Amino acid sequence: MYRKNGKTYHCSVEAALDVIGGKWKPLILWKLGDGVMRFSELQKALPGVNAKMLTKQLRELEEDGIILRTVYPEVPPRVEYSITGFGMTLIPVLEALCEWGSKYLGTGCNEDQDDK
Amino acid sequence: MYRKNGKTYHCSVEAALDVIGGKWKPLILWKLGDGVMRFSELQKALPGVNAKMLTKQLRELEEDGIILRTVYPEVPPRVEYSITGFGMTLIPVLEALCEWGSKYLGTGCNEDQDDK
DNA sequence: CTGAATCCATACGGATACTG
DNA sequence: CAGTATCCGTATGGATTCAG
Repeated sequence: MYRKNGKTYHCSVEAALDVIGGKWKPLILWKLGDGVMRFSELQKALPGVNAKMLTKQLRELEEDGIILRTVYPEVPPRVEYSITGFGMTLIPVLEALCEWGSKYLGTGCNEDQDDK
Repeated sequence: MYRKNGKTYHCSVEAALDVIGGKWKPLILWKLGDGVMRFSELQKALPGVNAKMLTKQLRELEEDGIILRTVYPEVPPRVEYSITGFGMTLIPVLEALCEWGSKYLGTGCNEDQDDK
């Protein structure tokens, strides 16, 4: 039994799933693994997501220390998202999930990895 | 874009999370990784779960080919659950998640692994 | 013993309109 | 550009009761 941020987990796997389990989070991390992106770029890169959902998932990842949000005080505003060092430790885990998921789906890994 | 069982996935990671993302699924798989268990044993081993939830998660895992459900036509009824060969391929993935989750929580891996 | 049925609360995901 | 505010439908998780 573990506690973190007021949440209770029965095992550490549950905690990990809580961090990456959001509907768009794996995709966001995959994209950010390739480099810094701004909000509008992410929105274009994730077909089907809307601003509210994207914002929410990004905020949660930020609170968990996985990504970094940098606001540039310009007009028009510019906000850039990048993966943190701690967030990078998630990439191998995502790759393991991707590999297994591909087996499950009976297909190869998808194009979202591109140059990875 | 992938499809399986009428569901649409944006990436294979999403599909994998769909299989193991249930609230009790990681724990169930962890337990079954150590050997066959019957319904009541699982219920005792998973503090806080109720029959409905346990049944639901077990059925989903069964439909995904991860576990096997064996009914013995006795009185009183006996039902045993075991992990399939395909399900075993998930164990390393769960271990990766556990390891990362422990790092995230700032603790060691939990007792649910016991003799693993 | 192993569930199925019912009812319920909340969380999650999303469409749309609006703002500094 | 990068969100926020509002509203809404559905899914998820759970307590309780009943049944073969």
